[in-house]
Amino acid sequence: MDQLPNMRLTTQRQIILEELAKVTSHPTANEVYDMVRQRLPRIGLGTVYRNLELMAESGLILKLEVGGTQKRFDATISPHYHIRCIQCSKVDDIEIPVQQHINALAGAVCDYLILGHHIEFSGICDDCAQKKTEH
Amino acid sequence: MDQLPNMRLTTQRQIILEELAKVTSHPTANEVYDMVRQRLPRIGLGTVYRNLELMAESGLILKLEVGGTQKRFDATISPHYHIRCIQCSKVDDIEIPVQQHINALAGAVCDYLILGHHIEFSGICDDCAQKKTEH
DNA sequence: TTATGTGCAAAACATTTGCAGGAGT
DNA sequence: ACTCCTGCAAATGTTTTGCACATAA
Repeated sequence: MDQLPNMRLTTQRQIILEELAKVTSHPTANEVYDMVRQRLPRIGLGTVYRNLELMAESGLILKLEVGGTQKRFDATISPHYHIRCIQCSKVDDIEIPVQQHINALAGAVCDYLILGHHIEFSGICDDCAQKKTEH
Repeated sequence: MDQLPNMRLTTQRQIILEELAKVTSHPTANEVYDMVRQRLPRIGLGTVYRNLELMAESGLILKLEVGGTQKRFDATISPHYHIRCIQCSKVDDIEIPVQQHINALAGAVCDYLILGHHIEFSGICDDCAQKKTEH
């Protein structure tokens, strides 16, 4: 719940954050590892996992628990939803301003204390749709 | 996309489906395995996974790709959303009739072919909220 | 100086798969 | 009979963890 605990500023953390900020995709931990390794060849995969987890906890980045087998990470922390292509598994952002509204609707029909929600759309991206038409 | 392919009716499949239909929780594959094993002690975990996957593909049951480390399964296939307690990880159903509306909004702002969506709420369930107050 | 972080390798999980024998149709 | 299915165990893929050394504060 606190912002930045006693977290030291290490080269590894700086570079992980920089590399994540460079891309608009939503890379998996392993993809971040590959990106970072180009600048820090000796970094360990465990370090990448540990730091992505810490940064997500402290709210510096977003950890997306979308479908599929791997978690994904996102340097954009403004509230938004995601859409995943069922063909190529790519994940894109999508913005529709209905958060408040949906939380209110949910609060009305169940006895949980609602903290938030996430919408994951599934569909077929432009690229994959074209490939289908091509053949 | 087809309903039931050339799927044989085996004891294992029958019992997996029966046990899943008995509960309103959203058990993980391993929890289904435990339930089924009480009636079929020699069933293999692989068989449970294979069949849950097949049934989900053919639309007999729902496979929930909610957050957390394990997938969950649900015998209720009518469209509904889910809410997960951040304390105890329990998953409940939640029904708010906004599917069409949300798909339309999303379709308007992105160039995917929208196939559907799922909303996962997070919150604190009644039980956990009470435990907090108790102490 | 000392608590925290790192690299490395092993462990822990969840899930999938290969295969030889078994069961539904 | 002829597939398809199962149990078992091993393999795979992702994430976590233990530990000795390194490094930011």
